[in-house]
Amino acid sequence: MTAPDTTAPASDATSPDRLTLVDGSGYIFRAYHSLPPMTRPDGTPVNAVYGVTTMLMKLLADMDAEHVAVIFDKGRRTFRNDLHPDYKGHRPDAPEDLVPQFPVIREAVRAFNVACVEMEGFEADDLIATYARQAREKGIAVTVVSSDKDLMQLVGDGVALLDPMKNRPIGPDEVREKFGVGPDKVVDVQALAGDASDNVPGVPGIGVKTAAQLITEYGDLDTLLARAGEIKQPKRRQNLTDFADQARLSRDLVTLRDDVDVPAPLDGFGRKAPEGDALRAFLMDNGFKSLLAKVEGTLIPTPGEDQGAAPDPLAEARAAEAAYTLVQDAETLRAWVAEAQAAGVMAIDTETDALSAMRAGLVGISLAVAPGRACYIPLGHRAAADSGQLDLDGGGGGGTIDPGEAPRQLPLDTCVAGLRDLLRDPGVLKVGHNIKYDLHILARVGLEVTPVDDTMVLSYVLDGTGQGPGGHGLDDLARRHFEHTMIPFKAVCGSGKAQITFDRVPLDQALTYAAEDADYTLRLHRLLKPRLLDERMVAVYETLDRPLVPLLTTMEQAGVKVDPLVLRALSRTFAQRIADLEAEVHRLAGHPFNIGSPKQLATVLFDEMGLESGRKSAKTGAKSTGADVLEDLAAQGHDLPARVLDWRQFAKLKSTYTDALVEDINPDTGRVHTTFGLTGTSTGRLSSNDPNLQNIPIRTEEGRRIRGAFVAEPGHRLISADYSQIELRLVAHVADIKALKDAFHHGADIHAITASRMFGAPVEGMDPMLRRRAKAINFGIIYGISAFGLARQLSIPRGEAQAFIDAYFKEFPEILTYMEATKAEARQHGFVRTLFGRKCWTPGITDKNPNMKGLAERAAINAPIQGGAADIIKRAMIRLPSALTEAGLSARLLLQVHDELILEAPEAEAERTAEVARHVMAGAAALSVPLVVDTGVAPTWADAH
DNA sequence: CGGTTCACG
DNA sequence: GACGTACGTGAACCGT
Repeated sequence: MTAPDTTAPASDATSPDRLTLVDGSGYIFRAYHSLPPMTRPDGTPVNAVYGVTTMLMKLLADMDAEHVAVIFDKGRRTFRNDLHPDYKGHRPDAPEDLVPQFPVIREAVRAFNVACVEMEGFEADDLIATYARQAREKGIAVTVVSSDKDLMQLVGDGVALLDPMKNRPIGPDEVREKFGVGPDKVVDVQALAGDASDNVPGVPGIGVKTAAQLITEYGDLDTLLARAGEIKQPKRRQNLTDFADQARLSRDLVTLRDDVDVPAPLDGFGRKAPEGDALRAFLMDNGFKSLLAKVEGTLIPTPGEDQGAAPDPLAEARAAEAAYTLVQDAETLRAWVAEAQAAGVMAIDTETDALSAMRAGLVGISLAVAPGRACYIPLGHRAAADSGQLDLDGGGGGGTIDPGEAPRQLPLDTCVAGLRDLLRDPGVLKVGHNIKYDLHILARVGLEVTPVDDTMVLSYVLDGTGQGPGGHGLDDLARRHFEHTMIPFKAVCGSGKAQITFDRVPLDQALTYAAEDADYTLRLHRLLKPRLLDERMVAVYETLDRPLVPLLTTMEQAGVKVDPLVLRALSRTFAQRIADLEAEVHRLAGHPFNIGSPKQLATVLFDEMGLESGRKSAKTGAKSTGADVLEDLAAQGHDLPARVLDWRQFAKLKSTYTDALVEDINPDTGRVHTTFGLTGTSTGRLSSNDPNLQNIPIRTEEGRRIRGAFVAEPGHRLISADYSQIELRLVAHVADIKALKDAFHHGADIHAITASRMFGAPVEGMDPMLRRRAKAINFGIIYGISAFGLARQLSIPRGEAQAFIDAYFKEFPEILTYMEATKAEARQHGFVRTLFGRKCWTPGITDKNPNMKGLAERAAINAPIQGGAADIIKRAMIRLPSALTEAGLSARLLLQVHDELILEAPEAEAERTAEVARHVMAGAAALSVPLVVDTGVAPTWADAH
């Protein structure tokens, strides 16, 4: 697995190669000064080593460049000392506990299998400048990772600078902010202003501000010095004349050499995956055990798989003889804990007596430490079910277990105490399949679990939804990847009326079922996690979806308070309205019928009353009774369809919301706890179910009242913070639509601006009809516009809709380019990527059926937009808890509704909480358009919005 | 269990 | 020139 062609990420045909150059020396000093002293067991100080190591890990996880190298200074003397003996002369010697770390840091770089370059007589910056130039000549895009201002002169023309501390790109704008001039004039400004810390003399009396002003006025240093006599201020004129040579010398000192005869060729910087053993040895030698767990399976394959030929998971699965153990005493448990500790990676799974994560009780825990090596710890098993009724395993019995009494089990407290340290050990990675569920169960017995990986999320990030048969269930994945059929739940618990809960399952069967789950979760982890690197999905998994797992767990645990009295009152109101409307509809029809049956309703409308329906349903060709059809009929003056529309609205509100939500209130907490789905959508959005709290009504007045039942605790407030127009802003950014970007920069009414440009009407006093049409088109763009869709939405002829679209493309031509490029990308790869690298699969993109193909194309156009917005709010969510803590606030995040976050906070903190949320959300992505966040604070969700 | 409808973004 | 849909979800209900 060391050949570059298998480890280097596949180069994207549409984008140039990329090179990342890291200013290693800059890192060393920052790491040294920002970290407390640390030593390894032999006494060697390692704080800077640790800092550089974590930096490298993060960098390698986040970046997806094909070439990478770390550049260091070598020795203090360089050619600059020949020009100016005092150059950097005042620099103190490196601290004595830093000196021994220099060689170890180079070891660190090599342990990550990253090229490491330094050269006598030159600074790291000169080597960086040289490599950057060489790369540019080959058409390779360059990212320089450094916060050194001296490197700013390189920015532009395919060279970007990245500040690793603030993780923010430094472009021409940032350079201008710092030096008052563009990157090409930076050396001139530095030559005049000098640099006290490097002993670059410059010209006395001139700082960065004045230098920038002078260079801007005269163009460059030579012109300025030649025309110094024109300067008005006498002192400044004198100094520029007297110190002209010194200024030229200074320029030579600050100008980076890009023609160094570098010691290593650019070709050798191809990215290679680390050698597992070397990296593992390095981390262990330096006592960085917690880092080992982080790289295990991410940057390096898990033990035993990284040597020789590529791992064959099928062979491995067949070879590993399952050896499952029942844990019934403390001694055996200790042995398993020790084994897990030594392995550094383990799988964990819980068995419970119910499905609901918030209500289920713990019945047992299974652990796996190696393929085929797993155990089950029964904890809550009761007397086995009467085996006479169930022929569960074909053997017709519960093995050696006496069905009359509960089996021998470790006391829960003993087990919890025995597992506590292991489960929170930062050096031991805990892998689960949908581990959010297990985190809930374990939290309720007092067990904290960290760090965690989730094979369901890994599978989702890598393979998306709908790739191949089945979903992301453990059984699906075991079949797909290992050709292994898991023991079905039904086989141990039965189904239907005879179904038993897991606590009634005999221990021998419970063992094989439960241990198999943990076993295959671990095998899956070893298979999937290394794929992240090869398939360029490390950043999406590590920075977006993985951190969301514990966060969503706490959100689900928090729940949201719902007032049953409000809901019951609404139910009564709606019931009355429904009854009245039903009587009215029956009277108008002339006979009773089931209004809720589209079939019966169609008979009444189209056969008995003789009305004309425009549309048929898609699948069966039945006459449609959808809301748009009924609205047309109502608009023609027919009462019955109008009443049916009202009836439907209230029936929906009552059955789906006011009646159902009361049942969802957890009796223990008085709150409603949804489950957020992290792996359900094709775009990267979350979903919400049991109950769905992402579709609580708001669009009608009656529906909105339901939000009045979502309340804060006494003395608290709900805070709602939502992105304004995030998807349209993302379109403007991603498709680089100048006119749209300008409009967002001016904070204008975006739909009115669109209307103004398309229809040539002034924004002031815009005809509401024109604005409405522009708004529909803007939405259409997000959905991958079609003339038919727009025509239907606006109830206009298709020719007219096409004319609108043509006008839009004329006004915003970049959108057409974006749409075509996105479709091409989907056809070429079978997926499109969001701004942050998430893959959205586009099945059907090459379908022969033009209908299917069109559907896939529109989905492909929509995916980067919807998915990009999903990525951004995920980033905000991940940053929010620490931002709140740092601000001294105790607010809890409760809900996410795609572009909105709902928090709960003590009344006194509510306004500040809203500001923190606004700040974090607005700053969650650096787009070329501003992100605007609206907030509201109130005792109920209805009023907070 | 597929189809229809409708709640949300 | 026909094809005939706006993108993404989850839940309730009907009817087979």
